[in-house]
Amino acid sequence: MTSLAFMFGPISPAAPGPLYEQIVAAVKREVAANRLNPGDALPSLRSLAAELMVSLITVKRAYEELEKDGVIYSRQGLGAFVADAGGERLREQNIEAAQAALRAGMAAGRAAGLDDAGLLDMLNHILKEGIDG
Amino acid sequence: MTSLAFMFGPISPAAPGPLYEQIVAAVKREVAANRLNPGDALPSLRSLAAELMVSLITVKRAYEELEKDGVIYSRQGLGAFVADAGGERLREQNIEAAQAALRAGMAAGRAAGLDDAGLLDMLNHILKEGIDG
Amino acid sequence: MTSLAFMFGPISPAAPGPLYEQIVAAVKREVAANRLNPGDALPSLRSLAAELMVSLITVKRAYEELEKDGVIYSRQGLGAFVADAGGERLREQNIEAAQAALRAGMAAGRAAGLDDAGLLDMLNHILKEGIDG
Amino acid sequence: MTSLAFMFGPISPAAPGPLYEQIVAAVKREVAANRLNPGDALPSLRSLAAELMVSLITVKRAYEELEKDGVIYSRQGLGAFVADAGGERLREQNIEAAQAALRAGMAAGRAAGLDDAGLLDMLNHILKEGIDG
DNA sequence: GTGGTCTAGACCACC
DNA sequence: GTGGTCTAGACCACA
Repeated sequence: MTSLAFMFGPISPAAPGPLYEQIVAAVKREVAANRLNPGDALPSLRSLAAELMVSLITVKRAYEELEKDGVIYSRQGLGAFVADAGGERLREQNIEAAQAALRAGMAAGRAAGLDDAGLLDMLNHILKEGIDG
Repeated sequence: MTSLAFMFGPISPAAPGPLYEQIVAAVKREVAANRLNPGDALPSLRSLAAELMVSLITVKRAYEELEKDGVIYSRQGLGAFVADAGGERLREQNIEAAQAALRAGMAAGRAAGLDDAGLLDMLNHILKEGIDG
Repeated sequence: MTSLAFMFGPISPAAPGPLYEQIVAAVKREVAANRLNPGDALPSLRSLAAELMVSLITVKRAYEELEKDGVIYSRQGLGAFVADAGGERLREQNIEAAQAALRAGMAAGRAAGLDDAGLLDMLNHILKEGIDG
Repeated sequence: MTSLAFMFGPISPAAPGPLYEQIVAAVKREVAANRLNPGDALPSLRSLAAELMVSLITVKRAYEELEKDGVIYSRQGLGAFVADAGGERLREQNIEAAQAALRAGMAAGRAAGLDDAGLLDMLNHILKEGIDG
């Protein structure tokens, strides 16, 4: 397998959140987008650490969190690989995250005096303009 | 002025987020709900610290953040008061928070493979069942 | 609160399993035995590391795993505490572990040619003699 | 001798435990089931490594562990064979493993607050539903 | 003072 | 070569 580091985008200590969370998010993004599939090997701890110019331990911590989330698995002497149910797990987690965020948005909107119609309007508005709009 | 601390609900280290943020959120909630109105005095630093059983510096930091957000203002020797435009400021902030949360929910939902219709379904579902449903 | 380290028993690199797992097991044992109750403070990372003569990071890793398992929670600036549902979580985990171990025992027993009666005999035998018998 | 590798089932890095332990377990399983009998020849190191798509050294380590356990013996230039007392050794080991697992299950069950009756109930429940139930 | 994050470097087990 | 564990030490945010 050739280098996968190009997928990981910019990892920066200036970005919000711990470095290892940025790596976790990058891997999850790739798995969710099916650019990393079950059985695919991830970059080795040492190679990814070198490419991202972060400590080996920072990458290891990211891989540990990914393994805890059931997205990847690690084998001594072999490397780290995308778990068979990795995509499934991610999808469930994302659904839950989406619901939690929508609930939070509703709570904030109601605190601002919006009713249900106003909230739907807001969501429709965002949908039309795109997430970045 | 009688004690306002009863409004602040449970401030607990077990809750997510720093203690001072919990206090900030509690004050904002009271202002948004018009239970605290422009000109109303907030509890003194020391009395609130005592009632919530947190350190004085923690309450001070919360009041500083509230003042920075334009929700309250402090006068040396007099205490802290709800700002005239406190409700307005809050409303704007809540709208922004709602938009940000909805965008985050959409991003997570899309990562899970949901389309726009699916997202609207999810929001409608949540609206019908209530925020806690 | 006085020192809790006396509860943790011997932590030794010679013992089987990682040091941090020994700490995890010790805390879980204390919680399961109700010698540590919801809300109780655990020893600080630094103090426990000093008392057990292990690295701060080793203790931190143990506390991270305990937090992941829902047994404790940590708050910056305050310390680590037994979670409200800590005992519940542990009980569920122990039930699952017990079932898994019994299944494994049955599988091994059957591979040795034992039938169901033989397995029950074996368990009764062990129960009478005690776990250490 | 025809290939025996078909007996070894899936050897996968995704499975729990080192690869060589999976091979050891597979051979022990075949011997315990009398599908491999005393004097039977095992596949050569190289042929088994090729069929399982693992390294030769991994198979070698598995055979070494099996020889250490008295289940097989190796003769230079001839290959590896099931030991005369292989089945007996295995039976003893399985009995010990079963006892150890049952003790572990009891310990976990007691930590969860179960008494002896509860443990017997659990075992009976598992026996009725089958190991996979 | 507390925990949260990151670093550099070591030794071990597995392949 | 790989990941798994442990160490010593730094800096930051929170109380």
